Amino acid sequence: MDPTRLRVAGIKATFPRLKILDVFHQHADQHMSAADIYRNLISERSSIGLATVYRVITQLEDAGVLKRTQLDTHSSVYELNDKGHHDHLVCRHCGRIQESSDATMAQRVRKIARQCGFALDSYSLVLYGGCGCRKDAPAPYIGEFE
Amino acid sequence: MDPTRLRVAGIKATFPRLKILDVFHQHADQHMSAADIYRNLISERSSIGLATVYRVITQLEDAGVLKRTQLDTHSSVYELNDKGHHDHLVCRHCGRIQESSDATMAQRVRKIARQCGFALDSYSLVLYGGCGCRKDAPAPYIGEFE
DNA sequence: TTTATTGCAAAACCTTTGCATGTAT
DNA sequence: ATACATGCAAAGGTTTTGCAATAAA
Repeated sequence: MDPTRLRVAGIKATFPRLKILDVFHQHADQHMSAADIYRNLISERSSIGLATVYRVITQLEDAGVLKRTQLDTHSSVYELNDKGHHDHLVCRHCGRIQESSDATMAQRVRKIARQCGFALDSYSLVLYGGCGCRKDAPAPYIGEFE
Repeated sequence: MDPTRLRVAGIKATFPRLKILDVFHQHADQHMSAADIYRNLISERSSIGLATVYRVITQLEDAGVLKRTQLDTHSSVYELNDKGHHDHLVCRHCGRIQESSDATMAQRVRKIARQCGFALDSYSLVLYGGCGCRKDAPAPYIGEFE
């Protein structure tokens, strides 16, 4: 793994940091919690403490390398911050996470902020529902949203 | 407080439940965490355990009386579920929460769900930034979002 | 009376922190 | 050599749960 990104971030290129970045690149399509990352490291026989995982992902987030999102009430998930803003669709049945980029949406959000006299810094849009994983899926909620 | 809503929800009209509903009606403009509700009860000399607060708000959420939202990483906040869907604008400086209803936004969200083959159940849109509380506020982030 | 509900304390989680040890520069 | 990172264990904060006591129907 390239230590340059870490030097740019102003932090030392240590083994745990390189290994954790590695895990993110190996699972570039996934959203991982601290525990997920920790499990991955364990399964590669890299003995890195959970506390270090937390410290490193926080530093990488501060450095702009990772992006943190809270998709459920339990824990935050992290992903590489190299794709620009995108929204998340979370399946209530299988937990799968889809992503969506929508320029019109982003514009609309900026407009709302403007109308409310709000200096927009960032935003989070999460859709909850069913991704089609279940044949016997209950009919989508018919009401306010469909 | 009217016990009818509780009977409709299929749960007994007990003192803790009525008192907690009362707190929500007394602070209808606020978003409260379990700890906030608990503090309110304490200050009224209602001795209701924190565990009961958690149990009751979960039941009231299941019954559709309350709405749960996660606006920050620390804890969930609850509000009366009597206003239809709305988005939240959270000030990073003072913590104030503004609300916004935007029909176009809601439509756009439905469209995204449709395009992704997703059976939309609900969604959460949270804007983070500055509400104008600070004279010395740092300039809004100039980048992807402004 | 019968069943649901409460309170308390303990546990379960996720996340952060203090401190002695170890490592990158 | 020096400052920064790590590991471990302990603590912090939020939320859930087991169980005996209590209150609603």
